[in-house]
Amino acid sequence: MIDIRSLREDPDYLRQALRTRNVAEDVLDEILHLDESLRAELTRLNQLKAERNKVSAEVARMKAAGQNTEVTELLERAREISGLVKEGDAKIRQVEEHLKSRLLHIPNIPHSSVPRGESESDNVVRHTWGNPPTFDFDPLPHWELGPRSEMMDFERAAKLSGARFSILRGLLSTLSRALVNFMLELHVREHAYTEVSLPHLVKRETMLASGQLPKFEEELYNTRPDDLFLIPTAEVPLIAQHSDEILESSRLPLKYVSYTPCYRREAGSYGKDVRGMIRVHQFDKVELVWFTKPEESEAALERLTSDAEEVLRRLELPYRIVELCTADLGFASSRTYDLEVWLPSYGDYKEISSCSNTTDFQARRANIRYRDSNNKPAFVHALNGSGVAVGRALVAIVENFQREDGTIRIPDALIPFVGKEVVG
RNA sequence: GGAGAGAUGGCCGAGAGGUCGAAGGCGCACGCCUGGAGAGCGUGUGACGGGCACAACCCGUCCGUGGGUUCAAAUCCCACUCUCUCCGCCA
Repeated sequence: MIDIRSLREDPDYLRQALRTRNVAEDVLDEILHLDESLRAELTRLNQLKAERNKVSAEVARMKAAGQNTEVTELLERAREISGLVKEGDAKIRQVEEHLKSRLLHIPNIPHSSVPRGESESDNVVRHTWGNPPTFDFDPLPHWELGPRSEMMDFERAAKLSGARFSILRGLLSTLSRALVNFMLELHVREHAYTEVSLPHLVKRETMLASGQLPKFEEELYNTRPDDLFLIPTAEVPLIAQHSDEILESSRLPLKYVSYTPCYRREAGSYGKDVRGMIRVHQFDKVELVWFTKPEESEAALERLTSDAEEVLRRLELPYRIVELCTADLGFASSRTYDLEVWLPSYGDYKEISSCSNTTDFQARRANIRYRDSNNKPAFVHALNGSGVAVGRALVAIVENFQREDGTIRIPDALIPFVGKEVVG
């Protein structure tokens, strides 16, 4: 959630900044208008309440003094004011709700350095690592190579659950588990993250905190009859675990890593990545989340991104870093680096991690604070990034390290976790 | 699913219609003491919103959430949510 005060104080800046994210300006105007009328009404009501409180105190004093006849008169006046207050309260509540619901639909403000853009084609490549492999045979896409050995099975997955699900069997399943362990070990032992095991089903308000709701409900799986949602990323519970808390300043930054499955409906992505396990309704991911002091979040984003990069380097996977332009930023993000891994089947780089600084946007929604140098509560900054998507990492290994006989070379860093040098 | 108990400030915990934003303790901040630290002593210390220069100050709101009764609610009534204990079931 954006800060209503920053909008009030510098509406032109916000108008301009949010224009690059395609926020309709009349929504901002409506918010400003609501805010203004709310404050006017609040001032009026506060005066009324002050009077009520005074009269009530007077009643108490008179009663104590035994002036019962005078009290009767006063009570009449008190009753009148009390009625007015009740009306005013109801009105305020209405306007407040209206305002809040508008505010919850406004995305975060882009950092000033974020490149302006109209679409994802305006994203900027910041850095490239490694070289795409060359093959002296025709490499296969994973959706052909995998099913040959039954280690990857889309037909039976469809039988169970429909389109966009996958089954891994045998050594590919082992490979997936090895990837999870490899990533967790790296982040816990070398990057000093705290590992967390989390609920995968969360309440509606939990989704509100990280920004998935109210705007993106059609992207989520919801369960009946309890109205619990399946998490689309571990970011959701990792962020919300600290909602309504004041974090110990001396313990910041908090760095969490968590492995979870992720569930996404992928509504509106018909026709996109229809083959294989690039875009499926359920996939595994290792997620990184930081809580920092505001002044440290920019450096933290660089650090977090390089922690995610380290995964790809150790796996010897060619990748590049892309900075998202204003049009492509996620709802909660002020600045995002995507890591894209080389996929021979696409002949292109494909997103495998997305690292974002959400500044105080999620912290404000979730009410997560710390005590600043004046010992005053202030919102922390929250960052998140994949470290990395397990399914896509598996695909990248299968495709990049495949050999003519259909076997797959396991990168050195992973051998201890897989227990084999070759799979297939 | 059945029975019961509870939800108060950063934390613990009093409080049972009016002067309670709320005793006391812990924690924290500052000061005294000390060669230094600790202990001890003293003082201070809630959040949020509005007015306003995000100062001082003033006003309002907040004791799980939402309603109600009342001139007045942490305190009374109703509903809901969550937590804990016991029983049943169960990986």
